[in-house]
Amino acid sequence: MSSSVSREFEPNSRSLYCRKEKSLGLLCSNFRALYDNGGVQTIGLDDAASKLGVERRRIYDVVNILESIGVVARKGKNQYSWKGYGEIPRALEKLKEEALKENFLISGCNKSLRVSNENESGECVNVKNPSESSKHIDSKREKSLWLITQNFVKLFLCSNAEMITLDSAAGALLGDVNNSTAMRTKVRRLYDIANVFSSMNLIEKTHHPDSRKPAFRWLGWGGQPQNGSMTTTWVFNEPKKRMFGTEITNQSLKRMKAKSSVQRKLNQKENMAFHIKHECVENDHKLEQHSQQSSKGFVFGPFLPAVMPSVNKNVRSVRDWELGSAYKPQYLNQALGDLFAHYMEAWKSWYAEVSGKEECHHLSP
DNA sequence: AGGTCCCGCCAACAG
DNA sequence: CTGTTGGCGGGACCT
Repeated sequence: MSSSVSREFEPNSRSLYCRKEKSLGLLCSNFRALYDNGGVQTIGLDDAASKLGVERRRIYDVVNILESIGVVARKGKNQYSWKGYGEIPRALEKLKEEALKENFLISGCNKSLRVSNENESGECVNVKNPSESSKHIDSKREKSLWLITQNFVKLFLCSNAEMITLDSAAGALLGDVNNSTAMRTKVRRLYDIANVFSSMNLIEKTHHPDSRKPAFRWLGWGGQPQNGSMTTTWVFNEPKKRMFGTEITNQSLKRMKAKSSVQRKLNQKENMAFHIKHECVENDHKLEQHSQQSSKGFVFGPFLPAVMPSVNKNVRSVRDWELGSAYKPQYLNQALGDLFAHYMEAWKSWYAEVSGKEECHHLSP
């Protein structure tokens, strides 16, 4: 429902728009809060969207990501079932196996193994197949977000790099770092994924010691509160600086959009597909002569020259719990209000024992 | 001045 | 055609 109306003029609407309150990460946390309790067995997308106060489109995003790591499973049109975060370790294990088996990544752009077809932008990673059930479940255009997500975690699971920059990840997934357009798009997607992963504490953002560039470190599922009754992130610490959300449905006060470049988009799109196709193929050659000391290497940016076989490096450490969302919930509404109260309480008790260190990081020292 | 990444257009499908 | 899904990338937001 492309609603675009409703409260645009807030009394003292300085700028009540706070991007972070609408982040996928937060949405993911809220999503979990909503469904991660024995009760609910079936998740209706519409239901979720309205309960969480977001557009349906966004639900697809988190659901796709969650599905790729087993947290939810598609049951049918509009229907998903909650499997729980407890499924994560299993899913990760499976992904790791898969990755090793397929000799994951590396191998630049292996056209012979490409998943894409036709006018596709090439995913050049060797992705065998969904695995899940041998069915044709996702005949769809290789569900990108789903796929990208899995490949992203495989990247972590298969390399001993303990830090990966989104750029390098994008490069690895694309197999071609020269196509800036594709790279940009891929990175955008990775940001989305990184966001929800961060909120789940699967990864953590840091900065590469040398390059100073932002990078992500894999945390894995080691110290998670493992289901139980705890849900990690309904958190919210001090109002950072903006007022407590005033909007409720997220579809209010949107940044004004000039809205105009639609036509242009098309052309670009077509062009891109064309380019990618070529570059992808051509890339095979490039890569070959592109140094790479390892048999089939893709360069992992500054961190990983390694081959990959060895895995696991349990970097783990309970880390700072990042508090995936240091922001107050914004998708609130009745239902969530209750949930929130509940989770806040649970969280508090849990937080009390877990926080050995902690200091509710503020973002700006 | 970039790094992030929300938002929603619209294509591809399903019915 | 209507309703679902979900690529994709413009450009607002946030350091």
